Amino acid sequence: MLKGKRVAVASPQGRFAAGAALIDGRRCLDIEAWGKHLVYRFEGELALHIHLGLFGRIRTGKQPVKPPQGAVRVRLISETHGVDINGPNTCEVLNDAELAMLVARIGPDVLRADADPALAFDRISASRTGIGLLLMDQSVIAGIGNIYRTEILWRQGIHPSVPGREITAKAFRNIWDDSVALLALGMRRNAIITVEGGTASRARYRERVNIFGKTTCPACAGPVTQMTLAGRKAYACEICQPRT
DNA sequence: TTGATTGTTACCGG
DNA sequence: TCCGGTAACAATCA
Repeated sequence: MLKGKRVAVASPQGRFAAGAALIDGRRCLDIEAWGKHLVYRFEGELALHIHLGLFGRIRTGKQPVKPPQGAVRVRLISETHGVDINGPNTCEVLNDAELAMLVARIGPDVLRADADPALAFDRISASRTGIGLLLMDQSVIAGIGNIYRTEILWRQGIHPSVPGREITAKAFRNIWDDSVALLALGMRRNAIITVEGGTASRARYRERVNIFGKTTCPACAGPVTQMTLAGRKAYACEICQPRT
């Protein structure tokens, strides 16, 4: 809704005044993502780089735009629409060189057509680190978050503690393909859905999953173990996901 | 009011 | 150098 339009920028919380001035009045050329990083490209080789982190939200609306709700860090306004970015982890303006540095440190993004999965497998197959940690390392593979990590490994029958170097090329290919399918579905449905035939539920914040946050494995009815990986909760079925 | 959380980074010690 | 752990930060909702 902003693409191709000249954008006025406001920073209601006063935290973005310097960067906002750089892109104010410029045309928005493109909106693109690398992993969880969002980039609004503007005329003059400038890009607005957003990372929503755990809590960030993007609110969109038509003109006339409503008053800012909560901690709006930047507001982009065109003739027809407004976009508010609330509570992002990152909100900054980058030039082309800075954007190139950002993209260079992000691993292949499972949702990008130009992604090279071999780059991810090279890192994984050379590492002693558990695959559960590696899938969360955005410099190894980009786009998978905490819920998807647990769900993908369960679907593939691989325990999160299996070292990267023990992941075969075939197993990696399955992880990659499953990630592409699940994240693409999630994007289409605007919900995390990892259950076959699942639909977005209002019951638990638009997610429909197999074992994340569960205590019983839906496949074998065995107990689901909870662990902490990279400081985040992860789950596995010790029966369906053998450690070797 | 409290606690949990779809995330990242810096820093430290082994 | 690699790797794992911890803290800090952030905003919202139940």
